[in-house]
Amino acid sequence: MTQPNVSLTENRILIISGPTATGKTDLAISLAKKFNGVLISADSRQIYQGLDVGTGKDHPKGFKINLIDLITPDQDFSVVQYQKLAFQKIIEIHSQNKLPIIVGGTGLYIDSIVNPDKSTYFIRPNKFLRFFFNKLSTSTLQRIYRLLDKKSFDSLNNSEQHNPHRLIRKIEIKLSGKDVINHIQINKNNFNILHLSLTAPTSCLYPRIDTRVQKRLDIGLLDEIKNLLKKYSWSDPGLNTLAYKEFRDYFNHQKSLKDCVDVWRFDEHSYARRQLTWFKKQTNLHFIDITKPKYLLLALDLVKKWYNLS
RNA sequence: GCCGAAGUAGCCAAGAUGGUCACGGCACUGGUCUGAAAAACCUGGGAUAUUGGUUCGAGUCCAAUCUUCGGCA
Repeated sequence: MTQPNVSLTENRILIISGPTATGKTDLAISLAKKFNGVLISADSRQIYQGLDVGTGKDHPKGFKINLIDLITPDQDFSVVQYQKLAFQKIIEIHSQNKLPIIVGGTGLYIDSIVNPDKSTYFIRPNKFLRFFFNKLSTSTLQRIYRLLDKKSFDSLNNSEQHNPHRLIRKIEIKLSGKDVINHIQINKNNFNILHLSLTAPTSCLYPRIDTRVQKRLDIGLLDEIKNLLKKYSWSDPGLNTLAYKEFRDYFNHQKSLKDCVDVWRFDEHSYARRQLTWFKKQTNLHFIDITKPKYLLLALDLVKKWYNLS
């Protein structure tokens, strides 16, 4: 990875994370205006062109957000590509003496910025292997991985042992024949990161999600899906996205619209829950509870303090 | 008002002839995950409408009450 060529005082990165429907973008924009910031999205779905209503690209006009609309819905994307593009942008923004503000809810993508040195990220996905292994049952995958590396298999927790995606990835790494241990690079602390993470109890998030769901229906989500289906199919990676995948049964006349909307709402709820779980486990971040009356001021103060302005 | 049907967790729902205090799904809870992450997984708690009866034993049979639905008036 290219190292940033900026002085130590100028290598700041502001991160604004948090579960869906907490108002991350609004906060990011208002901080960008105050601190000469440029936004970089950390959103694994807004990278897709054409997924606008469902992924909430209703950003204020005239405010550029980087790393959205990168690819079409039939293309693959992953965290390593994100990491590469994000660091390129960060360096570019630093070179203009501006503050990169990473904003988004995809915890893994943010993690690739905060903890960039992942020992397996250099092992590329094996499309051929994935194509065939995706047809195998979980128990077959377990058997294969146990055969290849019994010790590692036994050390996996219950959740991982039943997770076909993870098993396939482990097998992929194993079969690559590369030695993972020797590829750890020390690359930390090149940046001065302030990570603010918006949070709220689910009892607050669920109603916010529900009204937003309704709003997205009102402003034409179904038309958007109808248009996408002219060009893309349900098996394309981009359509495996909340707000889209739930309507497959509706468009195939298997389910009523109301049932699909309910499933979508509940999927959004559990997505928010997973995000909360993820961010809870992260270190070196400041949680900001958006149900507290002056949370915006709190965020502002933290940034000022970071700049020694307070 | 009469006749019929039904009442199992927040919702849907299984339970042959009574016999491990009850299958699931959704919701909800907590967690996992180093190139799919808005992905893919793991985990947990909660129920037989009420009261009485028959029986060694009742979600399952009987009665009353309450509630809901349908029909007749």
